[in-house]
Amino acid sequence: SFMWGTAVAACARAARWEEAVLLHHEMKARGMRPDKVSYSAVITACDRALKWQVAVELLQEMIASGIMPDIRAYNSVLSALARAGNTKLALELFERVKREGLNPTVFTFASLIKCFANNGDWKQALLLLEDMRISGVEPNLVTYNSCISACEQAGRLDVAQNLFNELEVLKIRPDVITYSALISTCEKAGEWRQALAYLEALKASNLKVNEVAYNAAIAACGRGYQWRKAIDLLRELSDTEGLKPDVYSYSSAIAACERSQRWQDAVDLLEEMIQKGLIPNVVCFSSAISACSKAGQWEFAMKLLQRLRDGQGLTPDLIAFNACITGCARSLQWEKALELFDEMVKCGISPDVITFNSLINACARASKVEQAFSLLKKMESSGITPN
RNA sequence: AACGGCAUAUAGUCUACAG
Repeated sequence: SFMWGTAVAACARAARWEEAVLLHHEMKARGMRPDKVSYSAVITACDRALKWQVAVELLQEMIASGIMPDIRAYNSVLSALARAGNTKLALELFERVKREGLNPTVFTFASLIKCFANNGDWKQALLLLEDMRISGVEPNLVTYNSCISACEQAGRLDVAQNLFNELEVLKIRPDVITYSALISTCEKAGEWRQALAYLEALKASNLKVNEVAYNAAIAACGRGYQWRKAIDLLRELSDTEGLKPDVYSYSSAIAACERSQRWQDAVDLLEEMIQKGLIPNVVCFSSAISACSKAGQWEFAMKLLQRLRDGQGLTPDLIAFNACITGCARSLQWEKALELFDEMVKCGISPDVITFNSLINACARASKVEQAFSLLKKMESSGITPN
């Protein structure tokens, strides 16, 4: 049983959740009783694969088979819920942990903080930081990194910087994750200069810079309309020993060009990444589509959409369609926009409020008042509330 | 007391109005 549990853990580590679950079931079929460690391991495998429902089921199964989950088993489930964005259930489970008289650990709090971070709720994250001190759990670097990350969505760089300063007071050394989280917070705050300053500080430290930090900085430049700096960083990343640009680097750089109305540069970067042997994903394509759309290059946008349809393992998603519809709208191609709408529905993609806004805009720009109103009706009958 | 299980960072889409 111990051996099987170890095998389950190995599957979890290798990100093979199906095999972990299979092993778990075979174990039971052979009359073995997975212990709490084995259960935690298989739950962790589900966590990595975003299978929170399975994780919750396994916890229930564990209880049903007479094994009392320990705090680490709960932590595994909480992590799965946090990763999947199920804050409500996570909080319920946290209440249960306390009712059971189990002591939450620093791991427990990290998952809960991540839940609030997902929702951009930095205030709740900071309250948890306070709660953990009160309950005698010492915050660590992961706790602080999670809290800094919770400041990102709201762009509360001030709060993030206070947390960073607290680390120094506590004599906790920041790591590359701390810096990346700060850089991303700068991005959302529109502070690209500060983002670059943090990247420089990271490079000057004895920490190892990685792609994530660079990518976050590229995105920060992009949001600040610094497309040239974004591309410079991409080049610098290429030239850095041991690092190489990945799909995130390129998608961020393409998006930077898009924001700065540099559609040709965006498309060039898309081609460049292919030449370098990277496989652009739907995000790279839709960023490039959006770049063309904004520049009135609707035909080019349509061509890129076509490549997305033809590409190996690629299919246009909601955002790709929306971006292309917007391009048609701007170029007064309202009929093409409506065709794209029909196509996406046929593909089983549910249009959202942005889809309808773009379509209505397409009709509006082309003075197709009737069609615009009929879309508004269609929107409401599809259960989408006009904003 | 030890052993197999737990947490943190990066990218894409719309409109009007105001500035």
